[in-house]
Amino acid sequence: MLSRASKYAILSTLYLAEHASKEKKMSVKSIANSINVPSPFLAKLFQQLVKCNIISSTKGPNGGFFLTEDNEKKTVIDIIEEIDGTNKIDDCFLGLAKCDGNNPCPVHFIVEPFKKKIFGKFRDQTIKEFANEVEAQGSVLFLSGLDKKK
Amino acid sequence: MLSRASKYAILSTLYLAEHASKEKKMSVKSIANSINVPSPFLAKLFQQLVKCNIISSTKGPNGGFFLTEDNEKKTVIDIIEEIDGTNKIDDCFLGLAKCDGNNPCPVHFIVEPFKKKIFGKFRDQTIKEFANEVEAQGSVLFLSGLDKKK
DNA sequence: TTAGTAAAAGACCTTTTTATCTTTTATTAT
DNA sequence: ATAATAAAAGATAAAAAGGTCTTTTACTAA
Repeated sequence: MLSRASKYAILSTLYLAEHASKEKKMSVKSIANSINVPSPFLAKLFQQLVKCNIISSTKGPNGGFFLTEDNEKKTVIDIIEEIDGTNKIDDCFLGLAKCDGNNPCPVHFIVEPFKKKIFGKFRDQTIKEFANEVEAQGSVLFLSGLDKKK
Repeated sequence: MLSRASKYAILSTLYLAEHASKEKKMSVKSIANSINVPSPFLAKLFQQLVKCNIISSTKGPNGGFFLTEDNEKKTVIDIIEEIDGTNKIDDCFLGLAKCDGNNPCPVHFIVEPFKKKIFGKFRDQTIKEFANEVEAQGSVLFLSGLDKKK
């Protein structure tokens, strides 16, 4: 549904929103270590996110990544569409090219309400709002020992 | 969430349950054509499904694939676990290695009820029951838009 | 018993995804 | 200025997923 790349991107952008600021920029390495993501891979993802104005960066000493107020207004869907090139959440769960209420796959009516919910959250909530909620709820952003096999 | 391989396997097994029988076995090619799946790839998947007794086959003229009564009692979860090597539906939506009510990822409480529902259906309903429902509801099993339906 | 059929087996190929490494460029503190 | 720092850029590599092809084996009907 989501690529590993977009999962990394979502988690690390939320992490930035929570922990970084214009005054306290963060390096790829420190973020990669914090959420347990391969740092050269994350560096590549961040390059892409900077280019499309989802996150910001400056080079040199005290440089690093952070979010501007503009960045904070982006959404998780923006991240997914940038990294995966499309919104795969919307694809049919069983792979049908054309799956809808009139032409439903065998699980369409189970999957549809879920998609509406998660899609709504990812589209209607800004990164900042999402990050605030994450903090308030004590949600976890660390992959920890993510299964690197499989 | 599901690999393409397991999607193919699920759809074609349901298709077999609906259209094949001990008296009317079906070839890989006819099934592959019907549901729009690459036939050499489906052949490989079917080999695997035969080996683990989810579907059955005989060689030679009038040979092909079909389901025994034993096969009909298998579940979609059996297919997924055989083809994907694990049940990826149960993985955390954002990739956390350990994601549960105490250690929730940012979307855990949205994803969890959906997983319960779809997992329940895939585990508690036999292939035969599922196929009957598919038939009754007129659900679609064809990957492409081309309606090959009756 | 033989010709034709269809699956089994296994080798092989391609593309995509994930991940790493090296060099260059921009920034800043001294 | 210069040395240190950290991201940008780009080349490369490893692994997984998806897909194809050829040969062998089993079965059946004429």
